[in-house]
Amino acid sequence: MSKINIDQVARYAFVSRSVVSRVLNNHPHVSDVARERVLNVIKKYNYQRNSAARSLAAKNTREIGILSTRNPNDVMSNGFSTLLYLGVFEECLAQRYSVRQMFISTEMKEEFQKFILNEHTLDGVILFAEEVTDLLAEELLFREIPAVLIGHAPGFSSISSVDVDNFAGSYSAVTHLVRLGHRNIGAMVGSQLLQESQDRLAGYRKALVDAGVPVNEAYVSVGGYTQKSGHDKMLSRIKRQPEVTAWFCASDTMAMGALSALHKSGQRVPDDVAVVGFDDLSFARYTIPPLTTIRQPIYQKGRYAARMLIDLINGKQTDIEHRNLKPDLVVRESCGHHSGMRHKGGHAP
Amino acid sequence: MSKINIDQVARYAFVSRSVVSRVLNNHPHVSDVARERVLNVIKKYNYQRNSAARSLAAKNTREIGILSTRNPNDVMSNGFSTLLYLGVFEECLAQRYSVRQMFISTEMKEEFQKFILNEHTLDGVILFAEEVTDLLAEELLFREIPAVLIGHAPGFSSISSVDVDNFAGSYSAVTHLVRLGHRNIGAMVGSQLLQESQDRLAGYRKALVDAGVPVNEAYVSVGGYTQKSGHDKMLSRIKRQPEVTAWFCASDTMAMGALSALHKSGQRVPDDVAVVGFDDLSFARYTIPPLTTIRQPIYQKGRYAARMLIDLINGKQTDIEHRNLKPDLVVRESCGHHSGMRHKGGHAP
DNA sequence: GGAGCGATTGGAAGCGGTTCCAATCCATTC
DNA sequence: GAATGGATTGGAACCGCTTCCAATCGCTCC
Repeated sequence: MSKINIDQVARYAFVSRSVVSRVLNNHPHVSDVARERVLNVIKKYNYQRNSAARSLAAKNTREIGILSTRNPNDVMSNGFSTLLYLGVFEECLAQRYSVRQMFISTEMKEEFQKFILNEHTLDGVILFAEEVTDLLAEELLFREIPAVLIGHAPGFSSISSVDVDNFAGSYSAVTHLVRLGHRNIGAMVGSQLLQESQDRLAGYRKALVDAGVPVNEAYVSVGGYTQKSGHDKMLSRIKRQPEVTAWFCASDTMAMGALSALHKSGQRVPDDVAVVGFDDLSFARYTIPPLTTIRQPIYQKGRYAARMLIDLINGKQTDIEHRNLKPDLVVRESCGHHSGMRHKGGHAP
Repeated sequence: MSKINIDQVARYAFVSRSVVSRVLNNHPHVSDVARERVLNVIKKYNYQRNSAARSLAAKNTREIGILSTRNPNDVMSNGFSTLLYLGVFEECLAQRYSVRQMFISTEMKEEFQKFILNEHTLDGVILFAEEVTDLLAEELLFREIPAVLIGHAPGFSSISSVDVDNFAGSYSAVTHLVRLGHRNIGAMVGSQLLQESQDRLAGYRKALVDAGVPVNEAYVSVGGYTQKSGHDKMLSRIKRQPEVTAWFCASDTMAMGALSALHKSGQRVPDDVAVVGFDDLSFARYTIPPLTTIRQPIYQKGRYAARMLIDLINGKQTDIEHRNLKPDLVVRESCGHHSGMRHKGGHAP
């Protein structure tokens, strides 16, 4: 049961190597009888074609890369990326592509480029996390390697992307808080270098404006998408801005950290302070109290990104697309259900 | 700046293709002057060798696969796997290997095997999650594809593995509880089909026995490593076994779910009930209260697994090894600090 | 029955490397 | 000065598959 190659298959099936190749690739011009003979031999001997040879001759690898940041504190510290990978993987599996996984960081640019992009050829690449985009989009464009971004990147509108509608998400989160009667609403967002964070902040502002609530820039806190950041920021805000009765956190991880800090400070959620998150990660149901949040279709994001990329590779899609997936508000308990006006004090000085 | 191949390099450097290949692969028998000329041409034209051709001729791909379960509720729902992948990736990067990522599940075995193992050739595979091992170890053994397991698998002691010392971890967790004065200590563990879960349970039992505390099998609850499982199990236990004053949870995710259930039921942690987790995932600092847990070196696990695999591939290591990494007890607040005997009642009936 | 034609088939030339082997160098050694 | 032998070099086969092209086959149609 040792390995057998295309020539052997051809011989056993009494046809030429060309015919075997044609049935392997579903090409036309193969008679039914020949096809059947070949298929039988393939099954009988468990023939598996050598992918290196295939790639070499066909000049493509049927393999895409997914690149994310190696910063363990950021995207990685929660279940987000794995679910995204799963989406990418399953779309690729369906289309018979495979996925190479890579992490990069600012420090290793040189090493990375050399190895990842040079040595190994990929048919296309999915860029996950904006810092990754900034690092590599240019290079990919230059080498004409098809790419798709997860999340929109301001500087690279010429590359197709998939994202959740961040603006709409935060808009509805904040609107929810306003409807609950909150007026002094804080925002805890990610780095404003990221388009995503800008959009989430913009949604927050717009929701307030539309509701006739004045926007107080002092209520906006910028940090990272981590529990630690959410925790630390909240701790410092509680004392300085006790009049804030609700916080919009731009990620569930931040929200979780915030919850922890609030608890330490003796603030009850949602009675004293309401908290809303973003993402609906799997733990959001089990925070104390369960987190009201914005659900984004993470798996779908991955799946769709892979589909776009493969279409790009095959020339099925040529024009660039910036797809926005719809987020949903998931109401649990961290914002409570009370309504009517609610003031613990005026705006911050 | 278009792509250039080995022949062109040879021509521009006034040497033969063989010489170029030798410098590329650091083979001996190349004069310094020839080497330098080749290196210069390579740099000047930014030559990058075609990996498909290399693989075809050299009969290896310098690519390994990492296989995990596609069950989104299990291993995936936390940051565990991403950190593990990072470890694998970075070791591979250092050794100039690349990593293909795959998910499988029981349902897709057929499809999977066909595509993953047949079409694409991998130099080796890392199996992550025991259900994956059960599904594929046999096949990999049969095909003589080098493999390394993350976690020990009872049925496959002939395959090298890396794991944390689960027994020692839970032993120290439970010992910690005992020292704190607890006598009625419950355990919430994963499926006993998994060696890992068996070991964690065994550590729990041994710690009790060694401390002279009778083991009550009624206090052992078996579930999955998820927040949901921890939550649901705890909810049902609280009423039935109110005399239990401390719970050993075999994962932080379970512990988080348990915390949530305890809170809902009005139990205070650690005052009424102590909880200890396992893993020390990044969120463990931010649960309410912060979780006392067993830290395991996840990144190192990945890193070490990759190293073992590559050594196996290159024949540097031939004998199988079952490596146990050391876990550490991380004391935070979920177990409190009280001491002395503590009984809220006798053992369960 | 033979010309004409589309469907099938087989042959052969790559794809871009690795590696074995024979040939060539060049410095020693006798 | 020629023989010796190790270091270097180039030639060529080969890895297994795709694909172009020419040859063949089997019909239909006049």
